[in-house]
Amino acid sequence: MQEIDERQGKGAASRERLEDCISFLIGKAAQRVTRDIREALDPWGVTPIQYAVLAALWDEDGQSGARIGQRLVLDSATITGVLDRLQKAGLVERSPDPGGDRRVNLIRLTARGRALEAPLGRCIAAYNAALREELGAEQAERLWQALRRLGGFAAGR
Amino acid sequence: MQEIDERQGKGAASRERLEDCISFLIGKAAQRVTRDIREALDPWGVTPIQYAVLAALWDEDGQSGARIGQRLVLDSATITGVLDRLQKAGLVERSPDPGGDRRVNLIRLTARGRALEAPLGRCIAAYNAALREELGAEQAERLWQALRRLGGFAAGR
DNA sequence: GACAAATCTCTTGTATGCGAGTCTTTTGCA
DNA sequence: TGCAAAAGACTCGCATACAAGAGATTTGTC
Repeated sequence: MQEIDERQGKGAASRERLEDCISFLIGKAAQRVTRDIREALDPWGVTPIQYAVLAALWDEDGQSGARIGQRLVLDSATITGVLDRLQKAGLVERSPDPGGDRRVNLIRLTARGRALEAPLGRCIAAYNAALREELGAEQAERLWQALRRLGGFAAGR
Repeated sequence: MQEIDERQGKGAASRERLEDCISFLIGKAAQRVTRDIREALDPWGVTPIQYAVLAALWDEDGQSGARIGQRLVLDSATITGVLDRLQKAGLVERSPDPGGDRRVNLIRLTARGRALEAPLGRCIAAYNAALREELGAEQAERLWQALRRLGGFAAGR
């Protein structure tokens, strides 16, 4: 203990190097990936989260905001803002629930929103592939697994 | 290809499942860890980034904002805001550079800022240990390595 | 049928992040 | 020396995130 105190000052005996703290490491790694993706999506004027919302709608058009938020683990306040911007960009529309539930707004892709599936899908797939290659197939697979576990997206999902 | 198109609609041949995209996975994993840490630090009224800035100052008091930003990979705009709030909380002070460079503000810990090293250090170390246990030592070490690599904090650093 | 509890959406306020730009000061180089 | 370039800190605007809560609507239950 003593040599640690000498090196880092009092109180440091139980303090880890910042660069070894998971909160710092994962935050910075996520920051890097997000920045890459933001750049890759920029030509279409779409942000990473906006891509995620679009992807959810490509899988199933006409979901409620709450349903999208559940899948993407997004707060209702965040969803509202993202949908506002997607709507302003002309990629989605809000429409009333045919079932008659007046609390609900169903989110529908516009033609322009649907048209982005192919190019954006390729763009993201290419980035995933590039990162898998950068890390190597084996390390990449282990990273994917650990992240799925941390984020609560168990393998079964 | 055809069966994929049938399952997911046109354009999907090259689109990966959202839950398999690294940008989504790492973002959500980081979100979870950050939320945990935010909660753990809440009793002291300190946020995760504020902890990181404090940690940098515990290692070396009296750094310039630019130097802190370099280590933490933070934009100057972000640093300014974080320091504003730390100063308002009475944990740090801005002081002129003794070297006479009038562009620079050196950031110094107050007594209250210094006093947080032991309890916050223990708090974060405990979280790291808990997460290491949750993942298992081996998977944790591999995750740490992969994240260091992604974030540009190579092993040598 | 009525009412408490739950749902869905949206608003407000605060805290990162980043792009872009400003102002001041310092450096480097012709 | 003189002046363009760089550096440090800051501002503004926009886009996530989340806590807290408001308003409208629906559901479950007695």
